[in-house]
Formats: sequence, C-alpha cells, structure tokens
Amino acid sequence: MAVRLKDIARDLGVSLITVSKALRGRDDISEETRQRVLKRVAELDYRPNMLARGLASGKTYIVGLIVPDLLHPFFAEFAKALNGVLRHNNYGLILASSEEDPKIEQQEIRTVLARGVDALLIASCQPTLQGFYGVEDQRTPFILIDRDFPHLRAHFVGTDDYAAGRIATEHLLSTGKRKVAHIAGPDFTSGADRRRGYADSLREHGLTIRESSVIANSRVEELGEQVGYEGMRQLLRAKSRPDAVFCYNDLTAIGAIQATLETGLSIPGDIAFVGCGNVRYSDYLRVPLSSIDQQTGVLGHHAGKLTLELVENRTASPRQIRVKPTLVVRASSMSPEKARKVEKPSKKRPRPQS
Amino acid sequence: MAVRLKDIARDLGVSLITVSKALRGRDDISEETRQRVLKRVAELDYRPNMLARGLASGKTYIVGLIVPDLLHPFFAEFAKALNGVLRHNNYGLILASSEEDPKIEQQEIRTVLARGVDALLIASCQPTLQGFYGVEDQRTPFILIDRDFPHLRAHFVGTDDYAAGRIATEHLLSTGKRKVAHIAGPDFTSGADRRRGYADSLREHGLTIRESSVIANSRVEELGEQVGYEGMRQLLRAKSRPDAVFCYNDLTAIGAIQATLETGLSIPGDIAFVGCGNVRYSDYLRVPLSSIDQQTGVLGHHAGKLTLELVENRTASPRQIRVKPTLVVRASSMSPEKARKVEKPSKKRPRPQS
DNA sequence: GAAAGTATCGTTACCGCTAACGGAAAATGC
DNA sequence: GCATTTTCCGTTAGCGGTAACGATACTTTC
Repeated sequence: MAVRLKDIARDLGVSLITVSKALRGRDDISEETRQRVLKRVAELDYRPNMLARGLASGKTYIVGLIVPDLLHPFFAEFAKALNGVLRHNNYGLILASSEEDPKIEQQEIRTVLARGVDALLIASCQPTLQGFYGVEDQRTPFILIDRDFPHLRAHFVGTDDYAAGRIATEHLLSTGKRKVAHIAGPDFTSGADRRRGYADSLREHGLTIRESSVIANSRVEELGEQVGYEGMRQLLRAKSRPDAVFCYNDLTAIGAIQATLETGLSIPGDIAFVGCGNVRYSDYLRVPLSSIDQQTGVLGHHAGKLTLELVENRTASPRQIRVKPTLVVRASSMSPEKARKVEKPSKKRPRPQS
Repeated sequence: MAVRLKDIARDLGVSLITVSKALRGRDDISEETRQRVLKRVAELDYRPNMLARGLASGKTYIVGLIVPDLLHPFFAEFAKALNGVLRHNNYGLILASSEEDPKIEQQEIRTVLARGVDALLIASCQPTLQGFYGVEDQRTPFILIDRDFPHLRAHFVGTDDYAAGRIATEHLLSTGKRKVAHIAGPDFTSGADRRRGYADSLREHGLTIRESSVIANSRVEELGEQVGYEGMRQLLRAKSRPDAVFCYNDLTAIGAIQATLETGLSIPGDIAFVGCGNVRYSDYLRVPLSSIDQQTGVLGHHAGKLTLELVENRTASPRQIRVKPTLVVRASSMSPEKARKVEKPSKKRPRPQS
C-alpha cells in the first residue's frame, strides 16, 4: 500500500492536517515542523493521492484533450507541445480520440468530464454546434482547438487558416502562375477559411475563380492521398488545365502530385503545388513539397498557457488565439534554378522545441 | 453542480446505495427498482464521479501510457490503437511523455501512479533497469512496450525485432546483394535485437561482418535523417563500399539515401536500402522505401487486450508478446523491372483499423 | 496585568462513492 | 405453522484528502 498522510502524521506525532498544510505550503505552520514533515515525506517517497485530493478540493490537475485522430501529425505534435507545458506545471493529460465521429466525440466529452478534469481541449468534429450542449453548461472551462465555431463564444487556439490560404495563393501567383486551382478540405472552419483566403487572393489579383477549379471534399484526413489523386485527375480533365494547385493539406498534395506525374507533366514547370502542414518528410518526397507550416508546436504551447490561465483564474472573456502560419518553399513550387541554390533543405523546417 | 447519486436517491425515495447498486448491475436489486433508477439516471444524464468511485473502490478505469516521444509515428499509432481498445471497454487513457529522458520518465511514472491508474504501460528509455525500483514494488500492474528489459520479469508487448533484422537482411541477400551494412539503432533491446538478426542472417549465409560495416548510434529517434546521413557517408568512405544497407528506422534510411544520391550512385542498383517502421510517406519518397512494417496497430491492440486482462484478473505469470513484422518491398530494394509491375503501391501498406 | 493580537496546530465535517454487513419482509421447506 | 432461506433494501464505516473554523499557547499593547 502506498504511504498516506496519516502515516506521516503518526510517525511525526502530529495531526494529519498539519502534514497536509506543510505540504501545500500554507503559512500557519512553523518552519521547523514543515522541515520535519518534508524530511519524512522525502524519506518515505510520499506522493499525495490525486484522486482524494481532487475529490476533496475539486482540483484534479488533469486536463482533457479530445482529438479526431492521434495519428495525424498535427494533433500528435500539438499534444506533445501541450503536454510539455502541462508537465512543467504539474498537470497531467488525459487523452481521448473521437476518430472523426461526432457521436464518439460527445461520448468522450462526457466521460472525460466525469473524470473531473480542470479544463477540456477539444478539436471538434461536430458538423454543427448542437453537440456542444452539455459542455457549455458545465462549468469546466473548455478550449476549442484547430476548428472553431464562429457562433460559439468560446476560447479558441488554432492556425490562422485564412492567412494560410492567402500566403499559399500569393506565393503561387508570385511565381507567375495564373490559373490557380484549389483542392479544398472539409467544411470545418479550417477548410473554409483556407478556401476564403485562396479566393480573396485571386480576386484581389483580378483573377476569376472558375467553379471547376475548386474541388470540394469531406474526408481529407484519413485517405488524403486518394482524395488528392482523384481531385487532381478531375482538374486535369478540365478544359482549362490549372498551372498551380493549393492543396488543403500535404497528403492531398502528395496524391495530386502523383496524379500529375503520371500524366507526364512536370512540376513545378507545368503545374506547381503548395500543401499545408509541412510534414516531416516534405524534403524527401519525390518532389519536395512546398508547404504552409502551421507552427503546431507554438500552437500547443499557446494552448497550454491559456489552459493554465483558465484553471488558475477563470478568465471570463473568450480568447481567440490564431497563430500566423509560415511558408516553406521547396521544389514543388520553385523554379529549378532557384532550387539549386538551396543546400540544406532540412534546415528550413522550424522544429519546435517544447 | 453535476448530478449525484444522492439526488437520484432523493427523487426516487430510495437510499443512495440502492441507486449505486442498480447502476453497477448488482443482483440484490429488484428488476423494477432498477428500471426506475435507470430511467431517472437517463433523464438527468447522470454520470458517476470517477474520482469518488476510484477512491472508494480502488479502481479508476484509467490506464497510464508513458512514451519517449508522442510525435514518433510508432508511438502515435500505438497510442491510437491502444486507446481504441480501451475506449470500447470504458477505460480512459492518461498520457505522459518522457522526451527520451530517464529522469523525466521516472518522474512521470510516479505522478501517473499517484493518479491511481489501474495499469501502466511504459516504453522506457531507461539505460538500465535501475530506474524501475518503485514500479515493481507498487502493485499496479505494468507492461513494457517496444523496449524490453531481459532481466526484468515483466509483461512485454513489442515487435519481434530479431525477426525484423533477419527479414530485412534476408531480403537484401535475396536480391543478390552480398556486402550488407547496417546503420544500427540505440542500445535498447529493439536496436540490439535487430542487429542480432542482421548479424545472424549474414553469418548463416557464410558472410563475414566487417567491423566497419555496422554504424552504431545512440539518438536515432529525433534526428534520424542526420544520423543516417552521417552514417552513410562513413560507410561510403570505407574501402569496401557496401551494396546494401539495412537501416534501424525509416528516418535513418531517408538520410542514408540522401547521402548516397549525392554521390551520384544509383538506388537500388549500386546500393539497396531497407528501413524499418514503414512510415506513411514511404511510397512517395524520392526513392520509395522498402521497409519493415511493425504492425503497430496490432501491437497497440494486443497491449490493450493484455491490459484489460491484467486489470480484470491479475495474471501472475509475465506475458511476452512479440508481433512478427512484415516486409514491404518498394523501389529502394527492388529491381526497376520488377518495380514497374507494381501499380498501386499504396495498397501494400496495411493500415490498421482500430 | 488584562485585553488583544499572533503563531501554530487540531477538530469537525464533508467531497461522492463503495464494501461489507445488517435486517425486515416474502417465499420456501417439511 | 414455524423455522429457514431468499429477496430486497438500508446502515455503518470508510477511501485519502481538504476547507473552514476552533483551540491553544505565546507575544504584544498600553
């Protein structure tokens, strides 16, 4: 059996509550007793039972994180960075995956709340915000991650997806391309915002957006390559072939590039590509992929900080944190001459240090 | 405030304990009262407070997972599969990362245990098993993941790394290569076993292993490409250049391939490569990478099942589960003629369905 | 030197739930 | 018909902590 407060109290001939106070740094304890307690605590390697503490105090020092897919590099990296911040502040992380299923997500939200987490972070896959009944009235603070619900006045931490769309499109236009297509993502804010950024950029350059040059998809995350592949084939069949494509994420871009190469076209000469996510392997792909880096580590860091802020002193006003993404140019959108000048491509990828 | 047992009891005019029993499916409750209870429970959307339940019963329905790096696809996929099994059995997962630091790992083990997990899964980065004092005497069952400690009589779930080494090497030899080098991994069992498998295979074929053809490394996980790159350059400088290389993991292989291509050598003609891990992007690399698939999803599944078994009825005898890896051949070790016959390479990668 | 403050430690009650046992009414045995 | 078992529900006593308030002894104040 683990050692309890009671044991230490008995050993020292003081009351249980004295030990408890000494441990929690209360000031109505003499420095001498505190030292005696701490000494014994160290000897016995005592750790307070967090269940009991949580039950009694209402604070568990656990936060919950619900993501649609742990395997996705974005969420993995986010979770890692978040966990780093939490660990340094003695908070634990309980993780749940919704598998992109709104039903499961709701279920998980309930079970995680039942565990008394101090805060809840959700990268939601709810199509509407109906599913959030039951989270709102709970007084546990919660933060939306990556995917926002505009009409839900909640805390949010995510990429500035509108900027992502603009940056990618502006870049493609800057290389002289004019017929920029878009293989779009799902209808969450992330997908919609990137698409808006894309559309606005084109419009500002006086370019019209053909209906046929935007491919809409729903499930881009799991079967990204296939979606990109099919989408690209569709674009290639069109009368007016695009000379550049902004893809919702890197996996779609990979599929799209595959489809393009199969037709014998050259990249980026005939068609240039920009993805989003900046996956670790971007440099080593058949065609090194230009990509929007979402600064996922920074995101996780911010989310962690905000979480701590919320659990410490419940901030009332909703905070919206949108991290500006950056562009990493590689061969898929770079002229060969320019590409030759770049020597250490791996250096270009900012790796987050938690 | 959330609904409590007490509230339901009051509403129904029964005692608190009756409600508790009805909910937990005890048989000393009439079917009629049980239905009344369940009805009210549904109406109020009651969820038992897991902290209180855990404190009172000693069972939290949480298991802890400690990994060296969440960002690593292996651990991400493992965690995902594990979480799937747990979720279906109403268990939660609390996640901790050791960042490949033995100190942090020990710290995390203690904090996770203090949270009263029902079981603990650890992919340890302890150099020796000294660090396990404190886990053993705890009566919380624990399972080692991926990295074993031969002298610690513990439960283990991981890849059959020896087989991985053999399969990779045998494959390279079967393509006619004779001077097979190895860029090895860290000194955990995973790295050591793959190396043994490699060595044994060569020996059985009557081939001698030159000292210089095995590159030893320590930190392969984070900076895999660099390690592979440097290691390969070392191999290329040797008097007798290898004609095949088995790399500890895919990232090292990617770096090694990079170094090889820079010297103008062809792959797999001059030098063939096999990695390990079968990352998602293997098909789309500059040179599609042959790789050992560790069946990570299956691993996570087994780990989940074993965990449930342990928390249900504490199995005494240590169980050792080693999953046989499979080989996925791609261009990096396949003759071009053969390669041309393969049409849908993405189909070859068995993706786990949790 | 009594009132008032201060430092230090303890008592009581409870957080929400469960284990273990207790007890009364109904069903059963002979 | 009475003892015995079964069925069903409740009481008591915690799990290991914390909050809030008391209760001492020791100083300080004027």
